[in-house]
Amino acid sequence: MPAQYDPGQTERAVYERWVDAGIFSADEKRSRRNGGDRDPFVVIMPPPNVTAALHMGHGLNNTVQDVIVRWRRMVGDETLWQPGTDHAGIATQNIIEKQLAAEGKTKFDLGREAFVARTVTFVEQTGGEILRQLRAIGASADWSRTAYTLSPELSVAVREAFVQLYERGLIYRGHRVIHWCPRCLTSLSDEEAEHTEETGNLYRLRYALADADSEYLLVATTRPETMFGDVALAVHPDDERYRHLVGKNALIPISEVRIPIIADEYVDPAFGTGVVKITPAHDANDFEVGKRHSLPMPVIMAPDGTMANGVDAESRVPADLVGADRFEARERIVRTLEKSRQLAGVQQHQHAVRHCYRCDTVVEPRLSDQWFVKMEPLARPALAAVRDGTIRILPERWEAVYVNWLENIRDWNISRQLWWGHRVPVWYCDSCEQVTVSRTEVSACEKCGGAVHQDEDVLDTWFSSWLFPISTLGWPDKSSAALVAFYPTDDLITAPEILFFWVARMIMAGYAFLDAAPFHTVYLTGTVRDMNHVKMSKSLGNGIDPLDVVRQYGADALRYTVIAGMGMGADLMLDHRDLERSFAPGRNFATKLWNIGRFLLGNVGSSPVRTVDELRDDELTLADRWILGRLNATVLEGDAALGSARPESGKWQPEERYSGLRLSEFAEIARRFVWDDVADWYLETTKGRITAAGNDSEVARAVLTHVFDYALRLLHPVMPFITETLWQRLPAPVAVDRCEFLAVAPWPAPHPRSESEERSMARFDLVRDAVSAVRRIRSDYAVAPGRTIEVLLQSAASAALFNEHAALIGRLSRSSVRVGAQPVPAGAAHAVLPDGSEVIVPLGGLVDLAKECAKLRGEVAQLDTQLESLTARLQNQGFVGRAPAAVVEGERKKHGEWTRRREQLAEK
RNA sequence: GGGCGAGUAGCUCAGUUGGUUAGAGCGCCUGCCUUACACGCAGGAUGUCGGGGGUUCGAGUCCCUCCUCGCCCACCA
Repeated sequence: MPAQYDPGQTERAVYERWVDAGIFSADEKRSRRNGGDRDPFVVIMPPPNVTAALHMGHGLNNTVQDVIVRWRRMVGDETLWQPGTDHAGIATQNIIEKQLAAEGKTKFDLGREAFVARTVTFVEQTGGEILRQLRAIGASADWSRTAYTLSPELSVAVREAFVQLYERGLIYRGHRVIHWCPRCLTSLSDEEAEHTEETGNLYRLRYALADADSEYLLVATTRPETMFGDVALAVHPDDERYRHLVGKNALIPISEVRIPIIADEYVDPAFGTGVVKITPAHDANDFEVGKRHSLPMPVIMAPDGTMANGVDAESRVPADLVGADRFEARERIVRTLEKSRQLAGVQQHQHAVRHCYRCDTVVEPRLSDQWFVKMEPLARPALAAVRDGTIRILPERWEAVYVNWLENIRDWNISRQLWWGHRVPVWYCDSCEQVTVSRTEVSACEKCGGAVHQDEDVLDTWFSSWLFPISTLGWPDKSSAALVAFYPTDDLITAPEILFFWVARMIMAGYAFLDAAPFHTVYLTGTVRDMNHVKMSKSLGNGIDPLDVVRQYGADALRYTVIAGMGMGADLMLDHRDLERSFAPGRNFATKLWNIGRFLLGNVGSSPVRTVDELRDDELTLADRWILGRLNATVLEGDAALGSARPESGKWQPEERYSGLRLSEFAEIARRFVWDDVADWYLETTKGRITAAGNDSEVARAVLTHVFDYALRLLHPVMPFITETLWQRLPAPVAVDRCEFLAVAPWPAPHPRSESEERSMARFDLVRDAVSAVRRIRSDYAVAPGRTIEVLLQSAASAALFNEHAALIGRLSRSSVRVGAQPVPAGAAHAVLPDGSEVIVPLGGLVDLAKECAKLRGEVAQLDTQLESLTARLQNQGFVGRAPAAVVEGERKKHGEWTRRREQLAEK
């Protein structure tokens, strides 16, 4: 066995053996829901963008998923981790557009068909690379089921969903102001238009009153360029300052267009001047006001954000401004108004500006026709599911965010003016008014038989993603084996950024199309940040390439570091300038495991060992009993940290709802056992035993092998490669559950050995304390490593224990022990140093029985006093009978607690 | 503007329903290449648990208040 673990050499081969053995493949027939004998456990992988490259966010997210999936696979569930990619409409189209720009072309030079063809080719050639990269970090997804949101199968699901919702009246064509990206030339949903706080200018403009030479109204606006689209000025109906002007007219500066002054409750008299310009085609609120007052809605900008006389605008935009970019136009208008003294002032103004989430361009509100999904009916069951515990969201605080969003849900604009995506399945007749929404291609008008043309728009990428849990399993074929076997799924693990984009909508889709929640647990991970708490990103140059980490330290080091370092939902800080330091915890632990393995192979050898079940209690040493007890406790603690895999009764009960999936806690529990207990103590105690001949050597071999076997099982979900590699080399136990791969070996079950176990644990702890105490003497008095010290003890009880394990203590602390030599104070030992000098030192834990007893007596006495006063209060101070029930209950609980604690102390 | 979260050792974070002396990793100090491991071993130092007030026999934990960060949402032009 090599002295140094080389992950680069082993990981790839191990992974290929897993794949060849088919252990990542889920089998519908084995699912209990499909006549099998295993509980299904299903995780849907958030499909990365087909063009994405692996970054630490993926690394973190997919490691979490893999840990959970591997855990359930070992427990014996029929486990499916469903992978796939997303065609990522805008993101992918932007990439191709950039390529074209580099060639000096635009998409219009190619035309729609050629553009889509080119994108398809690009995706076929370079797309999905990220899924191959995920294999390098050990992801145990069922690659045979890899899905793609734009595949023929999933396209069927997308059309089915659209048509069903349309037929139910939940999809409609809407004419309203939406968010428009002038760079991507498409509309966006509310979620795709992100707010950012910006300092802009608030301009005060003078709007002259028509038919009154010297009078004017001051209007505050942040976007003066929209004034040519103004159709009214609005004031609050109760505003005394302006009441007399309602019904009169004002003139738009520069263009001198007459617009009415109207009254509307929407206006806040306290803000700005209390007068608002109404631009219905370029502001969502103004649109509402415009509708209420039946005002015209002129569009005064072209799709690309340049000034233009669009629909209903006639010639409102002055000729010299037509064609100017909106921001350039703003500056020119402000300069003009300054000259004509129609600009009354400019002040700095903090406000939120919406930006395109893909290209960061400032979004322009724009009146247009789009397809919308009516969300309120879909949101209702999704809201109820989280409220009643059918679905839990971890960490808990995100549930409030989720609920808040769904309670204020607004309709979802699903049409995009792009070329890359699912074409809207709607056909318009060229000769009559017929509109046909269809699951299949339409070639002629169903009403008049005339020629038809399909809607030019494509659907929002998320309109295919939200179907992922059902479409990847075969929906709309409700009898598909996969759907029957694996739907609903179990855990959904993703980043909080897409809680609304994706998670909430999947829940809605689950109820809308299959009347069942798609999963019962949503686990939201934190964000990966650098040491300055800045989110890692390639563009900022503070990213870490997970593949670099895998190359240098191995996938296990990456995985362990990420899992151990991340509290539930907490951000993970890593230093991109010092990978060595960042991933040291994982790498060091992997090395530790490797070296334990080397010791085992060197000392235990490879000849078969007995199983621990057949070892009699009287064959075990104190150390054996202790480590088996620790193993048992570790298994129990580990299971507790992982929690229940699914709600037992279909809904999460309060006590289990927010517990479990504490992966960092689980990793720490396992690490502590392996490093602090097995390596630092137990393994040391076996050194003398194993090399000696005889039965005890066999016992030590068996226990050590068993303990390490179980430790590897526990750690396998977190560190799959090194644990599998080591496990393969373990000496064969004469066991029944030996199988070919650790990846499918049974999950450790607790089995306590005997009732005296607890006592063994306590006794070994005393031995450990003694060893530590001796070591401390050696360190404090600088006793050279080669020299032995002698410890003299007085107390008979402690001496007996000490003496019983003198050999062990001596071995672990390089000391010899003599008993009852001369008087020393209680709680201390007398040590004779190599130079003959004698010191009296406190010897914690071991010999301090007297002090311990005194302390316990003191505590018991104190508790008794407190109990008395409590009892007195309950009985005499009027709690009983008169106090609220809750108070009495609380006091009684306290009383019970103290009584229990008193009993525990007395027992000691 | 509304909602939520965080502030615990130099750094990153654990601390379950209030209960012995507040923990871990990394870093730091001292001594060790002890026959698995220097990516290691042994020993050690370090916290007014953000400030203040309150409830309690007892508060990192519960309540109030203030300060500082962060996140989500939002139609004040």
